[in-house]
Amino acid sequence: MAPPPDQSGDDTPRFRYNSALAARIETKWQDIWEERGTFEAPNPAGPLAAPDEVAGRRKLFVLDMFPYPSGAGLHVGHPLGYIGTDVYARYKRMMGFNVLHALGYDSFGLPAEQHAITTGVHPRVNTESNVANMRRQLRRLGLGHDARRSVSTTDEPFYRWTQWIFLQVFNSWYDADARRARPIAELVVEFESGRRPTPDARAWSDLTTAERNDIVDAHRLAYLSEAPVNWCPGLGTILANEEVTADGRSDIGNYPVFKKNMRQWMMRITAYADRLLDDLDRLDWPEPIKLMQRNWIGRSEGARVDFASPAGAITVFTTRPDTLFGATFMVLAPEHPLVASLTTADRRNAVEAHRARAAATKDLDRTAEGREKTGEFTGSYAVNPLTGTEIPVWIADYVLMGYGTGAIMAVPCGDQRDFEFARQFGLPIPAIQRPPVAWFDAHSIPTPVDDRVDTAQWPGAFVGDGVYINSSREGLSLDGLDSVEEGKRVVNAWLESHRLGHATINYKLRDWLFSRQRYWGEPFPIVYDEDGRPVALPDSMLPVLLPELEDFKPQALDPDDDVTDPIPPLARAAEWRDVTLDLGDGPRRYRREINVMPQWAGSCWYELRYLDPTNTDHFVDPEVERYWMGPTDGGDGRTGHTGGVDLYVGGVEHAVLHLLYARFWHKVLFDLGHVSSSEPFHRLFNQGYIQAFAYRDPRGQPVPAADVEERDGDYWYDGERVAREYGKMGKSLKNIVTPDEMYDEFGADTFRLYEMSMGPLEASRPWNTRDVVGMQRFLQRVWRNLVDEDTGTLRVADTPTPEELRRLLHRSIDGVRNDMENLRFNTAIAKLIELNNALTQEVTRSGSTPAEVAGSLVQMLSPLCPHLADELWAMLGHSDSVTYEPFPQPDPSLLVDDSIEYPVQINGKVRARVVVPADADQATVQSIALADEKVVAALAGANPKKVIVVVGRMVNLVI
RNA sequence: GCCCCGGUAGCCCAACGGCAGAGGCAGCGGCUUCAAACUCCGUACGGUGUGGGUUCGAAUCCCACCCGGGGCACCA
Repeated sequence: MAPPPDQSGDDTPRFRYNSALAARIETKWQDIWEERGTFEAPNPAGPLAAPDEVAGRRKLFVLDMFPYPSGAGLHVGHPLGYIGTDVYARYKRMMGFNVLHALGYDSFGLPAEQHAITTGVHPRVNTESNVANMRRQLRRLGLGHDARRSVSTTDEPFYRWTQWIFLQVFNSWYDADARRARPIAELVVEFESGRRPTPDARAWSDLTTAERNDIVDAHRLAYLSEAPVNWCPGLGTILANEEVTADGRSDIGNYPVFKKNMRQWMMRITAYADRLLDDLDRLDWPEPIKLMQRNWIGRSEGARVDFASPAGAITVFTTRPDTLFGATFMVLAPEHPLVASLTTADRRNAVEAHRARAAATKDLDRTAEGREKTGEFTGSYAVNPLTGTEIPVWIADYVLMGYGTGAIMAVPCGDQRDFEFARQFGLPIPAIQRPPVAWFDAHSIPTPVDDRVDTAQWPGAFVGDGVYINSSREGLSLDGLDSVEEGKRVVNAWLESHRLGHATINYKLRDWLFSRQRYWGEPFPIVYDEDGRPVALPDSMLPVLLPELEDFKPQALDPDDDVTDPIPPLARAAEWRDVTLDLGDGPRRYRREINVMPQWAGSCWYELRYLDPTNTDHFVDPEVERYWMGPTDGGDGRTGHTGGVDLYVGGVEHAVLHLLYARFWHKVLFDLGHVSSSEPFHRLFNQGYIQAFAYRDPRGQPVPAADVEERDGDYWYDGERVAREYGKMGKSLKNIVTPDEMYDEFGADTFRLYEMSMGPLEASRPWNTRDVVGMQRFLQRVWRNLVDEDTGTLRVADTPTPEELRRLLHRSIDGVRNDMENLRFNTAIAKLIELNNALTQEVTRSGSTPAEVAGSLVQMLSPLCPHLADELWAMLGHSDSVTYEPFPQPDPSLLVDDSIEYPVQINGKVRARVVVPADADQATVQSIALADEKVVAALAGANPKKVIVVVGRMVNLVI
């Protein structure tokens, strides 16, 4: 490394705050913090207990979304949220909080495995080197993390507990009456005692062991299911619905995905649908995220109704049972199991053709614009239970097998899709509601004079409140009612009393597919006995370690091969797979589960492990959990405060999956009494993204963004004009800027400050390397105000602060505190710059910085640029880090001025300014304003019609 | 198609319904220099996407539309 500054011809002052000095200061303090364990947060109990340090401090748990340790390393966009949480956490430490802030790694996952497949290097080796690199990059950023708590999901002591939680889920069932999960043993007790009837009402003691096991297994929150799954030969694995894009391809890699029936682990998240929905109201989350979760859960209230048909009852789900009188045909999904028996001989060819077509175009053309309704008549008729009339049964691909019952009653006058279908195939569209006059007016249709409403002129279905017509039968009439709510109630009651249907709630949310045909994931703590029944391993046999493999490939398959069945890599570890174990009834042969858990598993509970990372007796000590995450109102978490992380920061891309799965697991743990919080993340904040410009040459090839020049509004590279676009940073766009480059060029403090100053944390913004220098100049000016650039000695004097500067200082303290509390770091930085600019005037005038200003400025800067602040703090004579110094407090008496300048508006335009004593009342302000010569001139003798005086703000005269 | 979020100076962004400008970049002018770079000092050119409305007063509230970003997408 080259020796410091004094190169010939360079007359830069020796102690100028430049990148070289910043690097020395920063690495020095990073070492000191590490040595002293500055950011280690004490626990009230367990292995990290330090009760004395906990006492008397409020706690704060700040959390960043769990990163995947990518092999590509970080770019400048990645740390945005980490810097934000670090600034907030540091600020809160200075406010006296015991702050827990840590970062671990979500290190299982597909990329490491695919890397292993191509290189032959074990995923653990690759993963650990990626983690090491990411740790290095983040350490250089000066994040105040408690290093003791940095766990990785791939650590055996970590995934031991992931497996333990799986067993908790497996060994539980959902008691719908109690609205909570309970241990499976309690279910057995209920069956044994007869308190709960068995499905076929036989006595528990009359059932065979296998029958009992079947019943119990069918209640578990983790269960095996033979279900259509998304098989992706290109990845060699099946995927969750959420990992498949709308056009039927894999989220990762964009390979084709096929439906296949397989026996898979499922998690009964649907049991929690209502609680996941209801508890959103008690969370401090951005509304758009709550909305996305509500949409995903997709609760809709309606009814199930049975229609008699030659093939037996066809059950439909409808949200509009009140429109049952208008159901003039039925539509089944092409895959519906009754289609074959409903189809008559003469319709068979047409129906089969449609089914084949639907299967082939599945999910693909469904997104096409202007899609036309297609379908076929099955030849059979069902009976409308209200009208008793026979209505034709059709199949059509606009009805999805995966939602509701896969069959609908079609009410063409009241549902737009049914309307279009009826128009397409010439089916009748009788009206059962008379829309309001406004509806007819809006569509320029003459309003019918009586109940003879003719839908022939309607442009579409009518949805909403309208007077019911043609809706009566013996013992039931809606005619004359005009409320949908009322109509639903009446029909539901009738259906239930006639046993033809019942009110019900339907959800879009599906159970969670929990098996993956991969190597690099948590093995299930499950073995199968000789009957193929899953058996939970006891606690004492955890962890189930991943076996070593020579070859990590799931299976080399053609991405378009939808015939071959998936074979997970663990199937090849024969001596691992087939074991003899004593599970209580003597040594027996068992076969291990060869699927592994999905990557979501670890991130479903990692925040709990941060709390007590080294505990070998509990996944988290209950007292420790209660301390960091318990409901702040001291309640039970069921009502009032939910408990959970105090601040969770991450990108909006995890709005649904991660946040929903983690909430689900947390609620199971809550129900079983393992945690006191009923939600994992009480407050959620979505940070924006840092994006970047990219440039393409005339052939469409990206060119290195760093070498593009701007001239006269155009962009040039290598003598050629290039086109600019805006998007994510990425290798393929050649627009990556790394934190390492920023450390070298400016230093970590400048980099941190720039990221925080670019805009509010929640906003996305473009990266601009050339703008970074502004923050470096700011820190240079701060440094120069406190330190002599030539000698390196302090320029701080114990002199009184001039009154005006003092007032500004206290206004700044007040404003900065407020901004920090609200995560408004960009405006906090602006206030600090403003203060420092004023300080510069004072230093220019007097030659030194008043000690009061120096101290407060350094303290206020420290959350944002902690290295520089600690260096200056030490130079100011303190031996401890500034980390735990109390944040400056404003003197309230200095926040108010003696006099206020009022703008005087005439008809809303500012015409004059008057200076008025701050304590002047309304009348005084008014008389001073009216006496002002400019005002007198503007009024020209006229009397204002109205005078508005807002004390402390302004005066407005209306003439 | 539906639902969110956002449009303020050349750019990134501030502004409890009350003086449109806190801060940064770039630009321009100046100091310094043999000259330049760096540093430093100074400097606001726009009236808030468009059109209406409410109000004494609108960037801010309401309605419609336009543009950009994101989510959902035949969900019965």
